[in-house]
Amino acid sequence: MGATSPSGLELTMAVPGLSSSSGSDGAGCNNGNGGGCGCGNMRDLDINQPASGGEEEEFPMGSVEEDEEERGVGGPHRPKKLRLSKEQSRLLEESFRLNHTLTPKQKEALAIKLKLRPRQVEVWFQNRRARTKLKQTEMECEYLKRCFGSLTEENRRLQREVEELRAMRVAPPTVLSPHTRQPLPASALTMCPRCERITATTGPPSASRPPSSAAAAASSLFRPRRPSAAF
DNA sequence: ATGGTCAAAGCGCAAA
DNA sequence: TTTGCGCTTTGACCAT
Repeated sequence: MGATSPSGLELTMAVPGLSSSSGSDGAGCNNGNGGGCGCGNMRDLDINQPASGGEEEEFPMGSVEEDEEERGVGGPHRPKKLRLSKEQSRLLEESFRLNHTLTPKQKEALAIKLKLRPRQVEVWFQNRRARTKLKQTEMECEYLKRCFGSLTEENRRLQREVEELRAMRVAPPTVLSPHTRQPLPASALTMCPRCERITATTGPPSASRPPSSAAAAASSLFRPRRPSAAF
């Protein structure tokens, strides 16, 4: 869908994951007037010609209908749709890459350079910022969705682990000493980090290997309880 | 016919 | 009050 974007404006966004391939966009050159793409002879170039170099105040969208019949049809209610030429788009993009906002001076200069009204340049930048923001928001949304997915999965896994550990706590294992054949106190029990089973320890617990998450959870679960206080 | 894109306008808000 | 901006809507244009 978005791949068919005729202008390719969004392609230069500084958003990770977005590549810019404005080469094939054909921005502004799709003059659908049956006359084929003239890129250069776009009507918008005519539309936006400053009124004879004088005050570029009024060349506008109002003078569109008289400027070229275009369709012959006199739908004078709304001015013809402006389509920026390839070159105009390119220059605007270039400016945008340098600065996402324009000073009045820059705006004026750019407008002159592009033969557009300052207002048009301003609107273009506004729209461009909006598109950038939208794109970023979409990407953030995707990222957060992925985060949500993985966190949900992690949460499920931890819940299962908690359930298992709770089951252990409810029915504490009785481990008989291999020597005395008597039940060992809980303090003498430890969690095997590999198989995650309760085993009897003969010496101090080895600190060489980091405990598994289950073991860590177990230790934190059991920590508040005194070994002798086991019921 | 329909949906997407985009330039433009309208409106409200905030800062100067 | 002015100016600039964001947000939303409008309408033309285009591709399918």
